[in-house]
Amino acid sequence: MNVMNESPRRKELTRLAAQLFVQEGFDRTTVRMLAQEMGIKSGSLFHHFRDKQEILAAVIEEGTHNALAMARQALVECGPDAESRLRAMARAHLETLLTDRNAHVVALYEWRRLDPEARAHLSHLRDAYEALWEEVIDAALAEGLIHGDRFLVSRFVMGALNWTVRWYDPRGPRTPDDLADELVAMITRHPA
Amino acid sequence: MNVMNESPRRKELTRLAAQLFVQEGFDRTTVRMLAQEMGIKSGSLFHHFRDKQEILAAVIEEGTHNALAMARQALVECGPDAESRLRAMARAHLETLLTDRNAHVVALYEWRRLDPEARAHLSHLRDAYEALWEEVIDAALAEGLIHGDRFLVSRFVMGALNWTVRWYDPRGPRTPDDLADELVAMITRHPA
DNA sequence: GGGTCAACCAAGCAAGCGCTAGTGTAAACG
DNA sequence: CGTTTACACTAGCGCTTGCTTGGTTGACCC
Repeated sequence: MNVMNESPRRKELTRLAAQLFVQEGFDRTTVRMLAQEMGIKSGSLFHHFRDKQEILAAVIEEGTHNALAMARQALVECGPDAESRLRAMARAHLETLLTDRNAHVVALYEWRRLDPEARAHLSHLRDAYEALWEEVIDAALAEGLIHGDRFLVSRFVMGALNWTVRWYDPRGPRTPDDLADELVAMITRHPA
Repeated sequence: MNVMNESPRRKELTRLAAQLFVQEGFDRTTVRMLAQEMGIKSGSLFHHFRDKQEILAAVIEEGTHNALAMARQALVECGPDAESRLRAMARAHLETLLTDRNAHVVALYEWRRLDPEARAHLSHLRDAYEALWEEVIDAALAEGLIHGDRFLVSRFVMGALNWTVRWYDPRGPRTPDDLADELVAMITRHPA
């Protein structure tokens, strides 16, 4: 059994698992369904993962890790002003929601199914991601671009963004960047 | 077996079920757990509900029904201007999230576990609720209180509000009305 | 060319699942 | 009074669940 997501085989299995978890939900996805989707028998699954819980943790870790990486990259590449940074974060967030959609849906819906140890480990990743947001929002507040309670504003923004997985259809006319721009426009000062 | 949620006994059982569904999730809540929480044996449960699915439907119906009623009431009592109506809707929404918290968490997380018939029935209730929101947001757009794409704005607002169940702690310093006011302030035109 | 090792399979166990069948009982009804 | 009704019980059926065990295969290694 492998320790991390290093093995390419395991990475592929994780991707397949994410898809099934989205379709059926974690509890309703049986190890036999997972194995069939992966083209192996159910027993062989436990060569790659210690138990079913570990598959869930692997899925969520993969998604959160990518989101963090993309957000950091976006912050490096964007302009220095608060509005550029805010927009960059929103765009990066929505873009991961597209490319790693399955993993993120699982993270949002099945977080509570994680056992305490896995949750503790993954909480750090998530906290690091949310810290980026708070930093950007603090800067926007300081610059007067937005105003209000920093705690509430960041929670509202995260809510609006995460909720998109429920209704956003990438085949529709709107691009992720459209959504990001609209959200930023909604919460920033609107010059009459 | 009863047909609707008329029986007070059934209403009480539904309330208990909601609590367990939140704690454990629908799939992990067994009929034996439900029965124990209700003080009866597992077999007796099926005198009140046809099957486990019907319990889920009852929980969600109860919560959505109350939310719709509270929103309508709030719109009747509030002022006629767009800002008052927007604030009233936000307050009503957050207040139900408090009083019927369990039912709403279940509705948000376990919606996909509903079988197609129940989902179709409950979709009507939810659509009616969301229609109230779109109406209020349309008015706010027309009045120039907020601006942007009506579809996106309403989705963003719903996201921000529904996300509160993940982080809001009613024992903290903030009241639901505080949250509502802050949200309205965030998205309305900000006079410099 | 024997040893190592990741990857897989066949078979099945123990536990738990939703739900049913049949019965008992006390209150309500005509 | 006899009948009905609501509510609960006991007992268990048939099935699925996550996971284990013991063994096989083929590629690579010194």
